Amino acid sequence: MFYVQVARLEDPEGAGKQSHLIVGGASGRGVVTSASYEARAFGVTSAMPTARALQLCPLGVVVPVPREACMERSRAIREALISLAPVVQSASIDEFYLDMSGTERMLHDEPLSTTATRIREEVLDRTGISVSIGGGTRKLIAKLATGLAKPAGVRIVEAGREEEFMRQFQLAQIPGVGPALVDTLSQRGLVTVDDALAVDASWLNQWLGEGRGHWLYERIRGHDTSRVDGREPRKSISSERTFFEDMVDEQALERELLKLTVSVCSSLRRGKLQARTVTVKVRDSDFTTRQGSRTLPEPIESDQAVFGVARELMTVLRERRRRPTRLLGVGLTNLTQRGFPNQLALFEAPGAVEGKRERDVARTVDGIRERFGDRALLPGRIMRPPTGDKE
DNA sequence: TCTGGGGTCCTAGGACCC
DNA sequence: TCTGGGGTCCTAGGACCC
Repeated sequence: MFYVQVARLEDPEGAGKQSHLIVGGASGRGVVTSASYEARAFGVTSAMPTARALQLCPLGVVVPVPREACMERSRAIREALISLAPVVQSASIDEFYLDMSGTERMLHDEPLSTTATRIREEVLDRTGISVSIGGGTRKLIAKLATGLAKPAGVRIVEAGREEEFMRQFQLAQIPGVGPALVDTLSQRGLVTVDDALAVDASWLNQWLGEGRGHWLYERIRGHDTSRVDGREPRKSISSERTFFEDMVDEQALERELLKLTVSVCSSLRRGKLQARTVTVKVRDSDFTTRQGSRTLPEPIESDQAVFGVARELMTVLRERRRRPTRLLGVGLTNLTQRGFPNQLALFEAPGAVEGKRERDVARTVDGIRERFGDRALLPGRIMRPPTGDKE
């Protein structure tokens, strides 16, 4: 309900007054991001094409995702939580894990459900967002408990009751068990956690492979060794766009690629990061999705260097299979903190894709955008490679 | 009803190194 | 002569999450 709540808060007179509210892509190819409980009653679910949602729920009103506002509120929630719990991990824009270990004395052994209710009220008070809270001895348990706490409630699972708690779920409800695994399992006649609890570990290993078999064996018993970790660094940055209509024109595709590059590079530099791997993703008109990537010997950060690599990758992808393009994306991985060890490049390597000049240009542009707005300075045409003609 | 955009993690094959 | 065993890194694809 997070997106629905934010959409209503942002536009009290519009979205705020709609009971059957659907937040998502309104134009042609959009899907549902989230829907109000009233709309869900008609069978509307997230990731469903908006057109289908409106068919199921003719009273539905679709509004676009208020992206910026959602990130803003998410930050506000996080800040509120940080002041209420010792360790806070953001799991997504609208999910957080709190490790309350060690707070018993400070809270005078207050029951966890009382603490959770207090946190819920505090977050609502400070951010305007109503959250649900689940608690348990493991992240897995807390997450599943949260599902039962909704809407707008609290649910705590006592220590020692984990396996018993797990037995009420279908396998498909376990986080990490998606459509593919559900399919495999149901072919063996396993649908509920109870079904799977009756199966030997060796059978699960044989059916699912050593890794997944063991993983599922542990999960259905409520075991989960992952810790609540407050400071996980970002591992990738990406931007992609599905076009209103499939694209065939190479020039137009290059312009889109440049836009995506500019967007991805600006968040890269905002985070004071550099990247060594550039990935280009293409989705053809028949929904076939392909990608190409290249890892460079040195990390880069400038639009120019990233675009140079991305353009070559896109050319190869387009040559391999020439279909109208539905979606184009640019991703950066292998991220490192700017000016970290790799500075041993005392002299620029002869074939380097990025030099001091490209970095300086990029950072200067960042400065201008910071003072005069993101749209103050935009690329006017396709850039030539650094070694190209005088342009 | 033709299927978004932002991520994370895993696997498997091949190159390469000692 | 036709063949090792350990490891890392890269690439492509896919499952999964919200």
